[in-house]
Amino acid sequence: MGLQQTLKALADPTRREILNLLKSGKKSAGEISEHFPITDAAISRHLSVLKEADLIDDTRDGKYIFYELNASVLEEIMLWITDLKGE
Amino acid sequence: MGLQQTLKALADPTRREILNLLKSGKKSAGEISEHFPITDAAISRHLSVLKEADLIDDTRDGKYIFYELNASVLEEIMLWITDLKGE
DNA sequence: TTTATATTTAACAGTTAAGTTAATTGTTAA
DNA sequence: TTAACAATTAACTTAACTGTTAAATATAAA
Repeated sequence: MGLQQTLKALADPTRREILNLLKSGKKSAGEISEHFPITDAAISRHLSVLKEADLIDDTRDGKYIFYELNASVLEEIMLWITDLKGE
Repeated sequence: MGLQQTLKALADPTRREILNLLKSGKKSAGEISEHFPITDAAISRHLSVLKEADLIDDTRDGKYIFYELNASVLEEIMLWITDLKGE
């Protein structure tokens, strides 16, 4: 889905905040969840949207699942904007 | 509202396409509408969302209202992405 | 093998968003 | 001043989104 999916994922403040948190490195779903006033289930859904959009990667380590930022797809947005501005 | 409003406005493919159309210069609501398979009313609503987000400006000239791209607010997204990527 | 912990998935409620048709506003021209 | 045109706003419908609670899955520890 590309650009569409990326922008939709970014159009939610909680999801952007999750990405910001992950700037400082891998974190488990629980650690991420602690930073927000909503349920683990809601965060889990946000994480799955971000993963679908390829903005994060996940790895299970024992009973924890760690999430990691993948900023590479943001390049597409940069290009779209640059093009719009007429480089 | 800033970034939130901008990203929300961009998270719709019709609105992005409108911005693309406006790359080639001012266009009236009717001219814009011709490019899409939805009603004038729907386009009008999209235009108002884009205007609220400050992504376009409008000027009335007689019975026509012309819309013009304002790409300046996109800078904020660029900065957010750059920051996310670290530096 | 049972129990506890971490996380996700399912089912549901409330809210927001995008589209439609119909009515309204603003402007020009007859 | 009335008719026609351009565009927006209103009322409504349907679909999608975000959150909740409860149930399910996966792993670790007792």
